[in-house]
Amino acid sequence: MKKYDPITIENKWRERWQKDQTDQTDLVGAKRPFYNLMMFPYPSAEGLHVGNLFAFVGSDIQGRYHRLKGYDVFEPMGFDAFGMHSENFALKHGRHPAELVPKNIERFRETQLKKVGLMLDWSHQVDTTSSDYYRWTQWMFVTLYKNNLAYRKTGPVNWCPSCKTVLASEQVIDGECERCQTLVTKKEMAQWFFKTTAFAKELLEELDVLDWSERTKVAQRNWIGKSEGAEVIFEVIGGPSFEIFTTRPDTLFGATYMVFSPEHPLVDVITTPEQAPKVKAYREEVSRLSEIDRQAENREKTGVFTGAKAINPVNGALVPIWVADYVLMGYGTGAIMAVPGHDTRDHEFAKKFDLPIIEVVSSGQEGFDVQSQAYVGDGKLVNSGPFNGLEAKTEGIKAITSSLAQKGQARFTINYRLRDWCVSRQRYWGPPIPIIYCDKCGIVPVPEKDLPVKLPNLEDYRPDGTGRSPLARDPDFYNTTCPECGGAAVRETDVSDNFLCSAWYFYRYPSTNFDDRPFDPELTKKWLPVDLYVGGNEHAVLHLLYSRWLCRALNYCGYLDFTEPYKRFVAHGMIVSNGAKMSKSRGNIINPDYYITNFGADSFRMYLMFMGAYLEGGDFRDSGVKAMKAFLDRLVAAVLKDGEPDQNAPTDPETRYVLHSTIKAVGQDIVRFSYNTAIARIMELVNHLTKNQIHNQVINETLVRLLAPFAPHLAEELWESIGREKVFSSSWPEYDEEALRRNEVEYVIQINGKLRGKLNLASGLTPEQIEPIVLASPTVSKWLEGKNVIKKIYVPDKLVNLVVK
RNA sequence: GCCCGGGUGGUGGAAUUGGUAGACACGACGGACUUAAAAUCCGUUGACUUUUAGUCAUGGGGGUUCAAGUCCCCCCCCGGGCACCA
Repeated sequence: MKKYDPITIENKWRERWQKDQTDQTDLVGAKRPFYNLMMFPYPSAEGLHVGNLFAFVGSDIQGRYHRLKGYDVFEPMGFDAFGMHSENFALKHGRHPAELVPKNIERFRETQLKKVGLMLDWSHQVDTTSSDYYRWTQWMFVTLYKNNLAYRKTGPVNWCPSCKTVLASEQVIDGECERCQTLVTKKEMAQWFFKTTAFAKELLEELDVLDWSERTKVAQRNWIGKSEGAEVIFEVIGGPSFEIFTTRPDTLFGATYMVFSPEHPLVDVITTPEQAPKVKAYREEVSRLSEIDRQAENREKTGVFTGAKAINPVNGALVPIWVADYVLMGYGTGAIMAVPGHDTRDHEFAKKFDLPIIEVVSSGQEGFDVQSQAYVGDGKLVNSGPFNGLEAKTEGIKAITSSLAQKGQARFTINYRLRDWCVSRQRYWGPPIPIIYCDKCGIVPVPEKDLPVKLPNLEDYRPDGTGRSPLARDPDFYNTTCPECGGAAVRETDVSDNFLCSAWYFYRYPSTNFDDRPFDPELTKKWLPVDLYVGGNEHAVLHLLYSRWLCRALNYCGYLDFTEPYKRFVAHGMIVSNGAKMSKSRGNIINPDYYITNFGADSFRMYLMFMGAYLEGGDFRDSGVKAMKAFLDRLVAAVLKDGEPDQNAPTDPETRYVLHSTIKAVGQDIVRFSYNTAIARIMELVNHLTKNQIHNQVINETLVRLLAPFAPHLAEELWESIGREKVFSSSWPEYDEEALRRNEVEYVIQINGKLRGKLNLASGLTPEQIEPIVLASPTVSKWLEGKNVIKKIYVPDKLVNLVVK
C-alpha cells in the first residue's frame, strides 16, 4: 500500500476480522475480563444517528485500548426494539412493527454498525422483541410481583392523549410527553407499579460512592429529592386526626391554618354541611385544570374554607382547615400546616384570604415585619412558649419534634420526591404483562413454565384511547384459564414499559446461549457488574435510574450478589452541527453514511473524536472530516516512506523525547476520555517525523499502535505493511521515563511577573548556578538598570522571576 | 428561586498541582508547483502601537499573590437538572 484508499482497506479488514472472529470473546476462558458496554440503540428506520456513532466510537476506543493493555474485552451490541418509537414509526408508514423491526435491525447491523469498525461481538446480540428475550422480561415482572415489589393500584396517573397511554413520571418532561411533547393530563386508572420508592434511600446514598459522571449523579439526586422533616398528628375538632409533613417543625407555634390537597380523602369527611357546596365546586374546578396549569409559575393562590378546625398539638390553638390546590396529594401526606410568617407560599395565601400571621422566628433585622413578608432565614424562636430562644432550624426542630414525639404526636421522617414506577402501557408493541385475573383466585402471575406470554400478531394494533390496550380487542389472547384453579380467567392486556426491557439487557449479553435462565450465575459472577458504561446523560433519571433500581431489586430477591449494575458510568457530550442543535427544520442533520462512504470510517471516527472534548460534546463542521483524511494521508506517507526504515531504536534525544512523551500523553488522555488532545499528540508526532525526514521501524510500530484505538482498519493495514500481524493481539507501547528527562531545558525569565526572555540551560541547575547567567543575559540586564532586585523566585527547570524596584 | 456544568483568536478547541495563554486543527492570506484549477508542499495568522521592540488581551468588576484562564468576593450571559415538593 502506498496510497491510502480507505474503502478498500476497510472492506478487507472487516471481512478478515469477521472470518477470524477477532472480536469474539472467550467468555468462559477469559483471564482479565473487561465488560465494555455502550447504550444499545432503538432501530429507527432513519438509521443510525451521528450522535449514536459519537457515543459508540468513544466507547469502542476504550474497548480497543483495554484490549491492547491485555484485557479480555467483551463489547456486545443489541437492539432496544420494543416500545413506542418503533410502533409509532410503523403506524406512520401503515405497516406492522413485527414486519419493520427485523428489517431495521438488519439494516442497522449490516449496513451501518459493521462499517464503523466497532469491535462488537455479534455472537451475543440481544433483541428485546424476540420471545427468547422478552420471556425473561416477563420473568422479571413475575419475580418482582412475587417479592412484593410490584403492585396494582387505581389512582390518578399521567396520560398522554396523543400516544394514548399512561406514562411514568420520569417520562413526563415539563408536563409534556417525552416522546411526542404533547401536554400530559391526569386520568384515574388501575395500573401496575414497581416499588422504586422501596429503595429510594439506598439509591440516593450509594450515589456518593459511585464512580459516575458528576452531572448524572446530580440529576439523580435531584430526582430522588430527599427532604428531612417530621410528620405531625393534628386532630379535627369532633372529627378524625390526620398527619401533615413539614420540614420546619420548629415553626409549629406559627401555624395559623391547615391546608388539605383537593384530592385528600378526608376532605369529604371533615367539611361542614354549610361549606360543602363551595368545597365541592372548588374540587371540581381543580379537577378540570391540567397539571401544567395547576402548577404554573406565579399563579394566584386559590382555595376554600372547609368549616372544620384542627387543634395545634403544641399549644392547643384552634386553626381553620382549608382546601387549596397548591398542596399536592402526591407529596408528603397531602396535607400541610401553614406558617405564613415563615413560608412565602403560605404568606401569599394568608394575605389573600386574610388569615393571621404570627412571627415565631426572629430575623434579628431592624424593621423586618412578617406581616408584609415571610422570613425564611435562620434565627431564634419567639412566641413559642417554652422553646423561645432556641436556634430555630437546629435546636428548635429537634426540641419541638422530640417533645411531641414523646406524646406520640410527631415523629422524624424523611420524604422522597421519587414516585413508584408506573409500568403499564396501553399499547401493542411491548411485552404483555404476565398476569392473569381469576374471579376466584384474584391476581395470579403466569407460572414460569408458561412464559413467554406471546404477543399475538394483531392486524389492527392501533391504540384507541379507551384506556385499554389493543390486546383487549383480542379475545383469543385475553381469554384463558386460571393456573391455580383451572377456571375461566382473563389476562392482563396492557404491555409493560419498554424501559423494563432495557433495565436488564446487559445481564443477558453474556448469557444469550442459555434458554433456561435469564442470566447464568457463573458468567454473571465473572462479567458483572459492567466495568465501563458509556452513554448519554438524557437517560440519567430514566434508564440509568430504572436499571439501578432493578439491580437492587434482583439483589433483594436473591438473584444477584451485587447492588449496582455499573462500576463506572461516563456521560458523553452532545454533538451540535455548525453551532446549532441538529434538526430536520434547520436542515443541519449529519448523515454518517455519507462521510463513511466518501472519507472512510477511520477518518470519520477520528474527526468525531477530534472535534471537541468527548465529555462536553462538539461542533460538527463539514470541512473537518476531509482534513482528518488529509492527516491520515500524511501519516501513511510518513510510515510507508520510500526506502528501508532504520531498524534501530532512535538515539536522537529530541526524537526520543517526542516519541516517549507522546506514548505517555496518549495513554493518559485515553484514560480520561480526552480524545481530542490524544489525537493532537499523534499529529504532533507525525509532524515531527515528516519535518525531520524520520523513517524508523521502532517509531512506526509505536505510532501504529497509538493510532489503533482510533483508526482500527488503517492501523491493522499499516501493521501488516510494516511486517507485523494482528495489531490488536500486540500490546500498548510502553514509554521510557529516561527519555522524558531533558538535558537542556528552556527557562522563562520574568521581571516582575512579565515575560522578558527565554534561556536554554542545562537541566537540574541550582538557583546559585542560574543567577549569574540570568543577570548577565542582555535581554534581562536592560530591565535591571538602575533598579534593585528585591526578590528572586525559582521554579526548577522552568522559570525565574526577578522582582525589582 | 435552589443545585450542577460552561463563557478563551475569524472558527472548533488546548492549557495535571497558580508558573511562557492560544497546543492541535479549520478558515483566511502570501508563495511554490500547474497553461489553469484541484490536490500537495512551504510561510504568515489574538489585537493594537512609535514593529530588531513594546502595550493590551481568557464574559464584566474588585481582591489575594513575585506570578491568576486557573484561587477568593460581587455581577452578567449560555446549557442542563429540580421546582407551589411543604
